[in-house]
Amino acid sequence: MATDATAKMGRPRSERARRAVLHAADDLLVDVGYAAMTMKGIAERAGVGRQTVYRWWTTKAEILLEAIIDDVEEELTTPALPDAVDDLLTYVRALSEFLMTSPAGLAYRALVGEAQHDPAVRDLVHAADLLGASARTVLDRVRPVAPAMPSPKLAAAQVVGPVVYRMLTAPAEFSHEELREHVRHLLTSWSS
Amino acid sequence: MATDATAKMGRPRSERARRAVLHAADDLLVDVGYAAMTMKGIAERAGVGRQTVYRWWTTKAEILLEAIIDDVEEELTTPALPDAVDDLLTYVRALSEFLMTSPAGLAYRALVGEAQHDPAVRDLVHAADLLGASARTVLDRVRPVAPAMPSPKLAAAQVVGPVVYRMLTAPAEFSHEELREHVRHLLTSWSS
Amino acid sequence: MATDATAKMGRPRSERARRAVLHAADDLLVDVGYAAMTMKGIAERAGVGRQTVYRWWTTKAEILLEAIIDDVEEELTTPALPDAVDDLLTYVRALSEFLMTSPAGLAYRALVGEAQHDPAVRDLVHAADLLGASARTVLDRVRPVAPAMPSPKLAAAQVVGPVVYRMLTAPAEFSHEELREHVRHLLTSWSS
Amino acid sequence: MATDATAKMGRPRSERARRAVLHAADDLLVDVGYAAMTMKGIAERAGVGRQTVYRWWTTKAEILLEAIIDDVEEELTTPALPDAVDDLLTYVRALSEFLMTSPAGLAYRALVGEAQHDPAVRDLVHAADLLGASARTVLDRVRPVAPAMPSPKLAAAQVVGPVVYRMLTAPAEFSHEELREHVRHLLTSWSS
DNA sequence: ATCTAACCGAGACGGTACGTCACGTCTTACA
DNA sequence: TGTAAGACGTGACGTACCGTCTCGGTTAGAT
Repeated sequence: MATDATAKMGRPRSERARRAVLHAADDLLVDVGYAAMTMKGIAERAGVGRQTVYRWWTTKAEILLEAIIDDVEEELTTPALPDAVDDLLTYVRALSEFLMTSPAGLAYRALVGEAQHDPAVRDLVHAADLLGASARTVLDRVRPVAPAMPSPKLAAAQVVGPVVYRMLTAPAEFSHEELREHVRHLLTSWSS
Repeated sequence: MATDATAKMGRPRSERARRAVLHAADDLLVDVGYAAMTMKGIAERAGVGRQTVYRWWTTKAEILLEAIIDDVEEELTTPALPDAVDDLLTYVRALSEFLMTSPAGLAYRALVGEAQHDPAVRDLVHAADLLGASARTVLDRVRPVAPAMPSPKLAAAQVVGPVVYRMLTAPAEFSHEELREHVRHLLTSWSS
Repeated sequence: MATDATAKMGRPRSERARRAVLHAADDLLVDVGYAAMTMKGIAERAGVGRQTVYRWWTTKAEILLEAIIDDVEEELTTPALPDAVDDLLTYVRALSEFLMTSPAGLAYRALVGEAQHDPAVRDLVHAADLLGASARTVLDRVRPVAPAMPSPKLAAAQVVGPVVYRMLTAPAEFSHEELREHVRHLLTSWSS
Repeated sequence: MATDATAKMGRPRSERARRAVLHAADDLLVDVGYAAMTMKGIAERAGVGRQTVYRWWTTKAEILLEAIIDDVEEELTTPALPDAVDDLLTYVRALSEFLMTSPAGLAYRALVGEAQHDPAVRDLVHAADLLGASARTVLDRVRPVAPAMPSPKLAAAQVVGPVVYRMLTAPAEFSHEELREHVRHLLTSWSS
C-alpha cells in the first residue's frame, strides 16, 4: 500500500494557538483600540509565540477579519417580516446598531479604515464583502414588491451606503425616524 | 499709543516652512502611501526640523487635512445646470472621479480611514465635514423640483453615501450608467 | 539461545546520521564560519532532524570537537629526525601551518575561542588537550639532548605557546626564520 | 566673521550615556559572562536606548574593548627592578594574575575568544595588541643584560605566549615556581 | 544699537514595535 | 525506540519611527 505523497509531515498546527490569537485580537480591539493593537501585543495576550502569529497571518487586519467574519454575518441576519418596510427597516436598524455599538462593528470600521491605507487589506476587505451577503438576503425578500429595484450592487449600496457614510463622517448615527424615512424613500423609488 | 499686550514676540512663524510641510505631505501620500508616511519623513522631505513639524501639528492626519481642505472644495464644485438630473449627475460623477482618481480624494480616503482608528482624527474629520458643503450646495439647487426631499443630512447621505460606500468596499467605482440610475431613483423618491 | 537482557531495544542509532552531522559541521565551519554555524543549520545541511542532533550532542562545539579530534592528531604527527633542531622545527612548522591554514586548525581556533565564553566547552577543550599529545611526543624525542628541559607541561607551553599566541593576536604567523630562531633558543635554554 | 563649515550640528553626544554603556558592559561580563551578554541587556542595564548603543558601537566586543583598554595597560604596568629575573618575573606574575583573576583579564580572554569567531573583532584585537605594549616596556628594560634577545615580536611571544596558552587550554595557571623557571630559561637563552 | 524671546535646522536621546532568526522542546507519521 | 519534519513558546537581533531634548544660529519687535 503506497504512502500518500501529500500526507502532512511534522507537528500539526495547534488549534489552541489559533483560537487564542483570534480571541486576543478581539479583546485588544475593545480594550485598547485598533491603533494601539500590535502583533506583539496580540501574541503576548494570547500567550503565544510571536513567530506563531507571523506564521499564519501577516497583519493584524487579517487576524481581525478572521476573528469577526462569522459574527458579522450573524449579527446582520434579521427575520423575514411580511411588510417590506418593516423588513428593510429592521435590517437597517440592525446595521446601524451593529456599526455604532457592536464589537464586531467596531472591528468592521477598523478594517474598512485600514483598507484605505494598505492595499493588501483593501483586497481582503473587498473579497470578504462583509455587508454584502446580508444586504442581498434582505433585498431578495423585498424584491417582489420593488419591481424597479436596480442591480443588486447598486441597490445594496443605496440601502447600506447612507448608513455607513453617516457612521464614517458624523458623530452620531441616524435616528430611528430618519432610518424609517430612508427606507420609505428607497421603496418608493423602487416601486414603479 | 499703548503697546498691544497680546502682540507676538520673537521670531514669527515661517510661512516657507509651513508650505514646505504641506507640500511634502501631499507628495509623500502619492509617492509612498498613507501608511508609509511618517512625521520624520515629512520633515526630511520638507527640509525642515522635526521639532518644527511637531510645534504646529500633532499628527500626519492633521497636516494632510490642512493640505487638502481647499482642494476638496474646489474639485467638488460643479456648475449649476438647468435640468435637475444633469445637475445632480454631474455632481456625483465629479464625486466618484474625485474619490477614485484625485490626489485629494486619495487623501480624503486616508483621512476617513484614519478617523476609524484615532478618536482625535475622528473629531477633526467630523468637524471638517469635507463632502458636506458641496453636497448641500447642489441639493439646494435641486430642492425646487424635489418637494419630498428629506432633511439635508439624510438627503446628502442618500446622494453621497452609496458612492462613498462603493469606493470603500469594492475595487471599482460605479459606471456612469449606474450613477445615472442612482440619481434618477433619488429624484423619483423626492418628487412626490 | 536466550535474548541478552541488557541488549538495546528499539531502533539502533543511525551511523549514517552521525557521520552526516559531523561532515555537515566541518563543511559549515569552512563555508560560513563558526559564528554563523547553528544547530539548525547543521541539521538541515546533514539532512537530519533537529531532534536527532540534540539527542546526541548539546552544542555545536561538541560536534566540532568530535569531528576534528582525529584530524588534529594526524596533522600534528611529524617524523622523528636525527637532529633535535630539525625535529622540533619540523613540528613547530607543522603546528603553525595547522593553525593558520588547515580546516582542522580553523576548528581548533574556534573551539579555543568558544572555550573562553562557555564553561562547558572550556571543560571539553581542557580535557581533550588537543595539542598536548603531539607536543609530548616530540619533546620525548628531544629530551636526551635537552637535560635542563623543565616539566613536560611547561616545556610544551614554551614550545607551543608562542606560536599559538602569535596566531591569536597577530594577523600573520611567524616566518620560517623566526620559528627556527625560536627552536634554537628553546634548545639552548634546555641544554645545560 | 565666517561660520565654521565643520561646526557640529544637532545635539552633541551624551558623555553620560557613553560611560553608562561601558560600565554596564563591564558589570554584565562579570555578572552573566560573555556569552549571555547581549546588546539589549547592555542597553537596559545602562538605562540607555538600544539605538544609542548601535549608533556608536556595532558589537559587544567593541564596547568591551573600549571599556577595558585603559585598565589592561594599568594592571600590566610593573615597577622596574634592578635584577632582570625579578623584573621579568614580576611582570609574568602580574600577567598570570591578570588573566586568571582580574575582570579586565576576563574581558581580554573573551575578546581573544570572540576574535576567533568574528573577523571584525579579530582586526580590532590585532590592532589593539593589548598585551604588546606592556611586554615591550619590560623587554626594553632587560635588554641590556640579554644581548641575544630575538626580535621584539618573537621575544614578546616567548615571554607571554606560554602563559596565555596555559590560560587558554588548562584549568589552572602556572605556579610561581613554574613562572620563575620560565623566566630563568628565557634569560638563559637570551644571554649569550 | 542692543536686547530678548520665539523661531529655525539638525541630530542625539530613551523608548517600543517591527519582522526575522535560532533556540531547545513538542508532537506527528513512518521505519 | 530512532528518525525526518515541522509547529510550538521564548527571546535577541538590528532597524525604524516615536515624541522630546539640546545644541548653534536666525529674525524680528521692544528697549
